[in-house]
This record gives sequence, structure tokens and C-alpha cells, in this order.
Amino acid sequence: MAWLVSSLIQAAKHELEKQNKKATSLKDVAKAIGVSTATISNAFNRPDQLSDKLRSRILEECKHLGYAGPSLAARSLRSGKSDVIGVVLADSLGYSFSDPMAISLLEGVSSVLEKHNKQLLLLSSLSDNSSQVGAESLPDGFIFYGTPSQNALARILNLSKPCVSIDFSHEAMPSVNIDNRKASKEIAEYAITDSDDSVAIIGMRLVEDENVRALQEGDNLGNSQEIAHQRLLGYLDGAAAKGVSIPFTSRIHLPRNTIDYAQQAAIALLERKDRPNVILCMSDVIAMTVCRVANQMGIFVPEELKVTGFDDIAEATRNSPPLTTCSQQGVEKGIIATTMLIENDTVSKVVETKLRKRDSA
DNA sequence: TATGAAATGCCCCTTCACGG
DNA sequence: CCGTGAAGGGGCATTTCATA
Repeated sequence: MAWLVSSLIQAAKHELEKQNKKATSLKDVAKAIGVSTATISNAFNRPDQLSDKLRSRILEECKHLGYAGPSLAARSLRSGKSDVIGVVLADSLGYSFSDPMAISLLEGVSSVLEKHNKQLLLLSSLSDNSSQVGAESLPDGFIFYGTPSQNALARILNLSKPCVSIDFSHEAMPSVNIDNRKASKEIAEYAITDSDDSVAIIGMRLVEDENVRALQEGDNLGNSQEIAHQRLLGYLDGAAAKGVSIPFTSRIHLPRNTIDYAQQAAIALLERKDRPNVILCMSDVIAMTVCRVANQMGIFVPEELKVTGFDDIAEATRNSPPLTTCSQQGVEKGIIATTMLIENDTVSKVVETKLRKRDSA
């Protein structure tokens, strides 16, 4: 009798501990059902390893016990795999969700991951506290979208997991890129029709400066492989091919690709006495903003002002007037990069861009 | 005795090797 | 064919050990 009571107390105590401490584990259900842990695991993951009868009994019991199946965390601990792919965004998550290109890219990435039953983990290289190891220990591989912070890059490379970069190149991984310089040259040549044209450029992140401003001679443009740098060179190539030179005062830097900054730049350019009649913009967001400002000022696009964008986001076709821009196939880039990662393809790819001739230039 | 370093234990699961 | 025991894997918590 005494034994019975104490064992009941033990059982109750055990039950209580289980309730407020931790969730039911594979081990718990194995004990409760009276089979080995391996058999439970097999029942969920390898049905061919046990009889249908036992398997259905186990699944039924597990449902009763409130056990949904082996934990992902424990599985990845054992197998060293998680079936999770990390996408490292150069910008903050909040900004990225407002960036149409990032959205398109993720659409492409997700479509491939879904086919392969893999999960997606979004990381921002900015939310990166010194040397602290964070969520990046989970994924089996990484896709970098845009140049990440040095810290994040170093830490992730240190994990020796497969990586693919998009829109930048790094010696340690294959990349998916477009030819920014060529594409920019092409669109500039298309928009500039006359050697008398007065051309301006609005780009983002040309220099390290938190203010909207014109470039100056001697500005340090940083890494020559940077997208903005390449597009700038492309525009200058195109202008030169048409016999036009673009003065520093007409090369405008924005700290980020946002409507607010673009508006500042647009107003400044269009209020000039010698205002430009062609504005080459490094993104559709900037170009659409320029169009809107021009409309408000009573300047006709494209009759008095030609505007070109870059990216070919969905809104570009709905702009007034529809935007002449360069399609850089965001979805496609996401698909290609993810496929490379999954198939262990380490050959870098250049995705073809397409000039979209619409009405703004 | 106080402190830092090294060893051990655990977590939870998958999977190899092997016994009825 | 069915099923099981036990190893092992990365990091954290705890214990043990060694040194100043």
C-alpha cells in the first residue's frame, strides 16, 4: 500500500513536471507506447521499416498523447541538416519587404524551395551583433542578396556551408548577376537621342553619404564592382556614345532607394533653370517618383522630359506614363540561385536583362 | 581559498549494426 | 521481415581538477 501511494505521488509529480517543463518528446511517447525510440522515428519517417499495423497504432497513440512528430531541432542536431535555406538580405528586413525587387527575388526562391520541401529563413546582415552567433547556424546553405555586412559575411563563410551570391561577386561563392554596365549603357543610348540633350543621373548609394547630393570630382565611389558604380559607368558609356557628357552636378546620389530621397533629388533637378531633359534613374522607384514630380510641376513626360528606370517592377507598367526601363528578372534570379544552391552548381551565371521600351522615354 | 580550465552530462533524435 | 540498442552530434550547464 505504501508503495502504491508513493508511486502514485511519483507519477503525479512526473506528470506535473512534464506539463510545465517541456513538450512531449519522442522518447516520452516511446516509453508510453512501449516500443523503442527508433520505432517511433521510423513510424514517422520510414514507414517501410515497420508493419502497417504497428505504424498505424503508433500514429494513433501519438495523436492521443499530443505528439505531432519528431522535432525539427533535434533532427537537425543529429543529421546536421535542417532543410532550411537562409536568404541573407543586405538591408533590414523592414526595408526589404518594401523593396519590389527583393519581393520578386523571394518569390523565385520560394518557388524552388517549395518544390524541394525546404523551408526559408530570412536574415538581415544588418541585425548582426558583433561576433554573436545567431540564427545562421540553422540553414544548410545561404543565398546572399546584395553585399552583406563584413561581420555577417565572415561569420557565415566560417560555417563552410554552400553559398550563392546575387548581385555581387565574392571569391568564396558562385554568383548570379546581371551585366549592369551593359544594360545601363543600352538604356542610356536608347533614351538619349540628341547630342544636345541635357542628361542627369539619379542613383542610390554611389558614395558613403547620408544626404542627397551631387557627386563631386574626387568622390570615392568605393568598390568598382558595386551595382551603382557599374550602372553609373554604363550610363556614362551610353552618353559618350551619343556624344553627350554628364557633368558631376547632374550625377545625383541618394543614400537609399526610397521615394522621399528620390523626391528631393527630382525637385532639385527640375527646379533648375537649365533643367535636364533626360533623367536616367537607377531604379523604377526613383523613376516613378521623378515622373510624379514632373507631372505636378506641369512638365510633360516624355515630350519635355524623358525618364528611364531600372528593375521593371510590377508598378512600372501602371506608371503614368508607363515606364521605359530595364527588366532584371528578379524572380528568375531567385530561381536560378536557389537551384544552384540545391544542386551544388558552382558555376556563376549572368542573367540576361531586357530593355522595356514604353512611353516615358 | 579563489579562479579558470577541462571534463562530463544532457538534450532529442536518426541510423547503423545486429538479434529473434 | 520486424524490431531494438546504442552511438553520436553541437552547445550549454554543471561538476571536477589544477593552478596561482
